[in-house]
Amino acid sequence: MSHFGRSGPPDISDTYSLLILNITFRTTADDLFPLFDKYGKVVDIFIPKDRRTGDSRGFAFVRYKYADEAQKAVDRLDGRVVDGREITVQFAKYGPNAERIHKGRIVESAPRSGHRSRSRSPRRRHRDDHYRDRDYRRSRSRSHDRYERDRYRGKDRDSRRRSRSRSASPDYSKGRGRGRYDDDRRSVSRSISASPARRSPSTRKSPSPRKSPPRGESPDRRSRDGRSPSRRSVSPRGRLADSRSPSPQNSDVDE
DNA sequence: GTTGAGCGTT
Repeated sequence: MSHFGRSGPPDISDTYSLLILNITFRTTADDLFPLFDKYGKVVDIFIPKDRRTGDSRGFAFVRYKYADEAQKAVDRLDGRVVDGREITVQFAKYGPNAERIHKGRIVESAPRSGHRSRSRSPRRRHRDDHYRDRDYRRSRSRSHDRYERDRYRGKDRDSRRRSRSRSASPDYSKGRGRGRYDDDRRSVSRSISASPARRSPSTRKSPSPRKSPPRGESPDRRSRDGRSPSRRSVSPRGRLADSRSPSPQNSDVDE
């Protein structure tokens, strides 16, 4: 019983999952098993590993048979130094429905309320850029993410209506999907030459003393991607000619 | 060989 996570998820309906964070990348289930097993009956331990390298991701899941034991382990092992690192033990949620699986079964992070301020150093959230490998897993499709996205779609509908004249364009590719590579590439070529503060819409201070007009242009629309069909955001090329006027002659006639 | 917020395998 040393190799955990080899037979897939056992009967989680009768087990309590604990999430172990802040563990070293070298800590394995075998190292946590004796530690957690001492406080209760550990049913299974699973440590997500990289599919390519197989290295630990830095956190593990410990399944207990009883909640009282799990709670005890959380209270006793939370903040424990393992392998020179302070680990963080807390109840884990199995997916977005974790809190719905069984009220009082998996979800149980209540008795610890107001006492979770251990040593969570607010370190920089930014990580090395060259380490995009880890980003892929962080970007995991979050089930509940769909919710927000759905709402976005609703708003998008409005946007789409206006730009419906020129849809299905390569521009669509941009906007979502985290243009990391694109950004990086542009950054390198423009990081020095480009002005530091010029792309941010927030820095857009009013050049005139008069206040911004409440109507006329919605800031949110410009904030979305900064591309307005009615503005000169479009490429200098006569691309609007193909959709606006079939005649190349009227390219100049804009508005 | 590095890293350090977070939530997982059949």
